[in-house]
Amino acid sequence: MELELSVDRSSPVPLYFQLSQQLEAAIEHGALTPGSLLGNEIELAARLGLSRPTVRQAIQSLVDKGLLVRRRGVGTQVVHSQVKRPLELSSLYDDLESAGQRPATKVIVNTVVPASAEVAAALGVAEDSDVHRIERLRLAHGEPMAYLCNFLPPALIDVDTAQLEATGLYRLMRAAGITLHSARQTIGARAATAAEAERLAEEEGAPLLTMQRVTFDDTGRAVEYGTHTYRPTRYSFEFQLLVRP
Amino acid sequence: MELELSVDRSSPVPLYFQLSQQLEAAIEHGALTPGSLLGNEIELAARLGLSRPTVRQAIQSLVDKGLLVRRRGVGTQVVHSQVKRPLELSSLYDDLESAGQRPATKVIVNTVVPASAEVAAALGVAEDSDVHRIERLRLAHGEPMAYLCNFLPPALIDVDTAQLEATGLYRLMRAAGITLHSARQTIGARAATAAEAERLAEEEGAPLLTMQRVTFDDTGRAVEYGTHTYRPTRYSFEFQLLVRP
DNA sequence: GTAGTTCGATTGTCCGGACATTTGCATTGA
DNA sequence: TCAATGCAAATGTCCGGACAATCGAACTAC
Repeated sequence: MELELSVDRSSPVPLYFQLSQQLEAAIEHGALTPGSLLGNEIELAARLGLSRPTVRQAIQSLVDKGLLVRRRGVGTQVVHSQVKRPLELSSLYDDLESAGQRPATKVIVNTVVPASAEVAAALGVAEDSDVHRIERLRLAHGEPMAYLCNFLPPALIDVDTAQLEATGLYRLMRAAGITLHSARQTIGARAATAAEAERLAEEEGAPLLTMQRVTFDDTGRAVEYGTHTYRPTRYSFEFQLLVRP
Repeated sequence: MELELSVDRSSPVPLYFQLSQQLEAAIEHGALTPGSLLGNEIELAARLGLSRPTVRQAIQSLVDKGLLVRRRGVGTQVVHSQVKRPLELSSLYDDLESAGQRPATKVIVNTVVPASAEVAAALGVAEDSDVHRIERLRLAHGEPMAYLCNFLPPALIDVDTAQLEATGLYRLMRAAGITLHSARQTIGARAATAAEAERLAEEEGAPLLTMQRVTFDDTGRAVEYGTHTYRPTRYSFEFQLLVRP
């Protein structure tokens, strides 16, 4: 096969990252076929003029992504399966947009309210302290798809209605310099109340998919609490899991 | 704080793993408080008689788990939040058991059938070729909780009804030498049919939580396809997500 | 022919060092 | 007082080497 790889030492991009990106592209592109061996690390390092630790670091990052599998005494193989991408902390807006669904958002509520006990507990703030409350209807192809209710701690970001309608909440937070770190999610189902059915153009009692999420930044601070309801005929959660070795 | 750490060089357990386990235990136990600095890597290495790469490998594994955060020029901090554990490729049986729910399984169907088009596509086998079909009712505290319908490729493992009732499917597969690698999951909701309602002691039309999953081993081979329905009043999916840096 | 053994190949672990980059703080200057 | 500069501290990247553990296949012995 003789895959052509090269690194640019004058680039500020780390060498291991350059290599891992080229390998990932080769896998995506099909130049590295599933099941094929990657060639041993020593030889690969010599060919590229890199040290073995650097090459290992590149390979390891792809193993973590689930694209490669290492076998001691055998070599490193490309995983062959319809593996796409592990679950990411993604926003519904981005998901829809990358799926070509042309999302639209209608902001229903954008105000400041005192925190209820539930919200206060989730965000780690005092009860009755001020929090932002945002309610949005998310549409795809003009059809209602989900009703999103979010709470944000005060003084975190400017929640501008126009911006909220043009993009997703996560993108706004990232743009405000917040580095998202982790989130705790709960996915369930229940029957729609009359009010919920009205908002989503469903019948009362129709099954709804629900998701609650608390998102934390890298200091451990809760930056968002959300309660979402989805129309199960229009939306489902789909993701990839990796086994921790 | 002066955390006491030590490694046993005569142990076959890798040094970096010994260290990461001790650090994780210290975090879990509270000896390392959230937000506290971990002390610089150089000094830590010197104190333990290890090299810096080894210490870094230990720390990195905890960063990957979401327990620590590194900041260049600052140090390594313990994440303070109710972070428990990222989503794992776990079995419902194990989940229930570790939650102290005393799971029980009733095998309804355990037979070999020709693969339908849907099953054949999911498992990557020829249509109408033989596959195992397993249907189980999963109970907790004597109450029905989920109805599990699984398909396995032929000649993969012995599917013994008695074993299926005593443990989970994943545990059986692991015991048969299969190394699980990844899975593709879809979670949705829909109204219960009359037959489904009967099996789960629900009303017809009641909302059900559904999950479909295809599991792959490390060679990329599909080893299981499952279609599960859960009672949303009894069960919901709860998990932790990490942002990929 | 079959089972057990040896051996080469490959990844896993670990070391010690070097320099670059980023951050936060103290110092300095206007 | 406030902003710019410089410095120390810490992690990020990279090197070259050494030995151990494991797998698969060829080989040998029965």
